[in-house]
Amino acid sequence: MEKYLSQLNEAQLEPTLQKDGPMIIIAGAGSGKTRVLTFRIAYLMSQGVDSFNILALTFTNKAAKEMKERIATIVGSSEAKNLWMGTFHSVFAKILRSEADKLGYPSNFTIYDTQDSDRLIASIIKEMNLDKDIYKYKQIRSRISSYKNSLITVRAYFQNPELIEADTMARRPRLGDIYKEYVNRCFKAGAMDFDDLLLKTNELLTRFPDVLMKYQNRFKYILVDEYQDTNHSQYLIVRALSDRFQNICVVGDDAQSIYAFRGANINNILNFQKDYDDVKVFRLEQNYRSTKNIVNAANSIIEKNQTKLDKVVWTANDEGSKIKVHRSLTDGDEGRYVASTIFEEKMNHQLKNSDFAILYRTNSQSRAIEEALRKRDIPYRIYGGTSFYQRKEIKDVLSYLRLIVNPADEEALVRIINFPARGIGQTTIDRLVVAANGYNRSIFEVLKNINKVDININSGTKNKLQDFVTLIESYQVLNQTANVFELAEYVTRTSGLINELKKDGTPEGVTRMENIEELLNGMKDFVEGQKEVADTTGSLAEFLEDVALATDLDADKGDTNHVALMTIHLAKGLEFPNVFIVGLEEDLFPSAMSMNTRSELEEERRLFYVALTRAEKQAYLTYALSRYRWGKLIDSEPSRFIEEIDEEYVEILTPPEELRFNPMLSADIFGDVEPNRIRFKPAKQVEFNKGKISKEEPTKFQGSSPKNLKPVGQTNGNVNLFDSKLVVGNLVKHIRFGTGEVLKIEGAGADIKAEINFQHGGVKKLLLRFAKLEVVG
DNA sequence: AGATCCGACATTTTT
DNA sequence: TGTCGGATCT
Repeated sequence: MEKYLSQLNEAQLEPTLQKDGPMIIIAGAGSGKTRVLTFRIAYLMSQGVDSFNILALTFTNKAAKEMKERIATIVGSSEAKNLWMGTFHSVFAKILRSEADKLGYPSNFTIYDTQDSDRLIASIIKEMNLDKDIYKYKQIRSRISSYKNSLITVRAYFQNPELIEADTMARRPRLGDIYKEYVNRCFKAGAMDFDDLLLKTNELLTRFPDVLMKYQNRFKYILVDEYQDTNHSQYLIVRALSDRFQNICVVGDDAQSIYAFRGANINNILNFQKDYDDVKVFRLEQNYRSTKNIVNAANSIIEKNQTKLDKVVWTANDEGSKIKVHRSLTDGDEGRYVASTIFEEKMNHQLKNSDFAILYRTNSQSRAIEEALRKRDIPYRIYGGTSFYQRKEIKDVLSYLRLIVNPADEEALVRIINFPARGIGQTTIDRLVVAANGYNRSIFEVLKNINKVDININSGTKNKLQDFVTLIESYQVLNQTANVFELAEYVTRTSGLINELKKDGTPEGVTRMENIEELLNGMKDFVEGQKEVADTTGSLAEFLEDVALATDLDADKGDTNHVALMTIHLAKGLEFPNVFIVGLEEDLFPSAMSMNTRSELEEERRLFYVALTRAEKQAYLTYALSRYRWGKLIDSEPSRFIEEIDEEYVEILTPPEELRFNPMLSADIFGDVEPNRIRFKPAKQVEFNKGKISKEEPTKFQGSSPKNLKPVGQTNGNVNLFDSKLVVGNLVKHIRFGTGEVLKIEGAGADIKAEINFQHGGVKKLLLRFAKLEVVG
């Protein structure tokens, strides 16, 4: 153990050796937090803590797996075997399986993915005869999701007039009814969605004190990684489980909180010290990953955010070279620039493909990049996007398997009851759904009793339905003896799935066929892998669970020497020597949907911070003047984030000759200013109280006509005089009015005003430029 | 019931 | 640009 501990610096050693009690490690990007977590767990075990009593929650299964392997090399694999490590979702899915009966669920419950939820919600909206233009299923799903993540159950919803009012005002008075029906249908189908895995865990721990005590006693030491991205539901689970022993260690970086859209609550990390007594606070501020240039540039960006913990990330690494900013005409040119740069860098410096990553804001941006890489014969891999398991042909196979394990699984059944075609049409399916709801049974049970139930289906169709039941039941019998791979192979062959694809001779059909082969190979690996792993049963149910909770990042088998393409969200926690951040344009990054409030914009900025801090040696920022979106060429302007970086860390690349003389770039775009300087169109001037964020120092812009543009000069970066750090809710002290609470902040630039409710003097509007305010809380 | 065509919509990020 | 669901025809 000593040998390992000597690898840590002072700041890392302290939290590693802190054995008991609540603690928070605020860890800047690249500061070695994974190493601290790993060594701390190993240290706990060396101090006699049984690995059986340690729970470590990570953000991805891949992170868990890697950490477990590293711990195994320190303490030995048999010692590490009993560690509970994984994502919230996967750990609590396992616990829920063993306790499912208490909640009225079967232990082999299905996990609905987003697509399943969407289909079910869309179907409910249709059944209820609601206008699908008002009740958009995706919006409804995200609304339900946020209710669940805030522990607002159906019952709580109907007891809360404010929520009902809000949905009614949003022209969706039936939202509660949809929510209720959705929950009922999931329950009836023996299915939990992603949010249920957390919600039901909370229900389990609240309703059954003995169960809570069991897991409290089991998990004497709890560690949570990426704590800044936990939502309320996860927060409550952690609190409940750690309540008895209070040996809770959370690690995170508020500057890297980028999942508010799925309910993550940055306050969990900001308020951790209030939640437990005697919290030990540790800070990891030395960055080992990146050059000084990158670290400083990243700092200069995150400085623009108001909501943050005090932390100064620094590095002893080399200065490094400046961040390169490149402008292209179109997204196609951007792709070609990235591809040719990678090509040249590889040549000139003997680099590997895997030394490069290309990060983007939205998945749709990968297309242009891909094309350019292919033309240059540069191997690449796209992570995320439409994941493998979401492809139609894969979901079809999985639906058969799901139905074998859990015949109540309605979404799986509806998906495959007529695929391949068996003469069971939509009308029949609709009637089955109605009947199932009427009898309060699953569709499969209705099918099994099709001759006893009252249903308007002709006898020919009834025979077809019975054949389907027989088919599935025969698979269920096989599932008793065959392993996952054998079963799936048999199912694809005998259900007609393979034949269906063989008929289709198109290239897409061939690809689909290959995908199914890949799935079968994956199953073979799973079956063989079982022999080595102790805590698994190798059951079909377990395979399906792995698949439902797998991220694309998790499966990185085979050749690893490729350029990595992924969204910035997916890149969190990873690092690469050379990083391209592409599509740095207003309305794309920051996203047009994220400019309504300060907090949304700040999240985008943190996202940019995450992107930049992935780079070890060299970062490239690229943007295009126009880009294909929705099949149309749309003009775009450079992202505000580019100019938010202190100028000293940035190198503006001279545009290539062809750009300078391209007629498309006539004077009205670039004017007569030196061509090698970057220029910015002014962002639309917007005001706080309109819910928008203003640009700093509006005076540097000379109106909106491109002719009036001035090159960005010395104005860059530094904290702006009037950019007050005040936020709504702050307590402030005024020399005459005393203490007061900030109610509202409005105005822009030099005219920022705050509306403050003073204890003595009532509500006042003050120009921050003049008012001498002291923030006291 | 099944095949085919057409129009709407999408692109914010994911366990 | 590509996918999906609905309408229409066979």
